[in-house]
Amino acid sequence: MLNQSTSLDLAFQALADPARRAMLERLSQGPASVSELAKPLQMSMPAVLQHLAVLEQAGLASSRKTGRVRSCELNAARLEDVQKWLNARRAEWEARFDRLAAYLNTLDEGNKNG
Amino acid sequence: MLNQSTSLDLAFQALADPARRAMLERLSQGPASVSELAKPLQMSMPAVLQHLAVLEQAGLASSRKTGRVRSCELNAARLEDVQKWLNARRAEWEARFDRLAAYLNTLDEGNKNG
DNA sequence: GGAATAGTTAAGTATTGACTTATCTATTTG
DNA sequence: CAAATAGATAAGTCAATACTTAACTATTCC
Repeated sequence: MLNQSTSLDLAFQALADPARRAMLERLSQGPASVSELAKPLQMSMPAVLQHLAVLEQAGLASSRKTGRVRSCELNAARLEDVQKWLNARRAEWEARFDRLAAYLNTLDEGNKNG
Repeated sequence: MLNQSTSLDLAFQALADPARRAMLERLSQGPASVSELAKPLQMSMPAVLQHLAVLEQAGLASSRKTGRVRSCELNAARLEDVQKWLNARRAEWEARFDRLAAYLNTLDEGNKNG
């Protein structure tokens, strides 16, 4: 599947990096400048800007420049998209468990009544 | 953060590939052999095995071989770990919104009573 | 036992990813 | 206006990904 990126691909890919997750953790508490995002990270500014670009392309963050400062913020909607996929998997998984339990129950009932 | 992989890194990284997500979608409905996982994917068996290895290393799936067939299954616990991180971000995000709303409310109250 | 089945290993390639340093451009601020 | 601040762009490096083909190993079935 090389080179065909859906929106979920980009989101999960963006979330896979600890530096980017740290940036999102900061942003989930409110807007921040690029420098603020960079401060706790041990890497150069260009690296941080590249991570920010990845987050923006994934739709997980957005930013706009005012004067010389770029203010960044979290895009919670995309976070929700990711959660939806995970929830769907969990739901299927649990549905199967429920069916299994129900089946085992009929076996037990049959045992009682046979 | 090159070369220091936490468990979340591996999980998100594994989830970033559409072929691997397809495998997990299949596995969320119950166990499957490697061939079954491979069938809907347009790639060679070695490629599928490599994807499976990524899922296992990320803790998202496990497998064991019986005879000549390897049976794979979903590991829902690791899926939950991922959900927890996302839930935490959403919670922080919403808490900030609530605080903001409460603050705006005090402004409004002050306006009425002043 | 021999052919088909199911998976495995090895090794190679092309593309992405995650940085770096160096340089450059706007905006404040003293 | 000069210096500090905040960010941006370019270009290069090195490692990791996502495949591929070819060859090989166990099972199972006839």
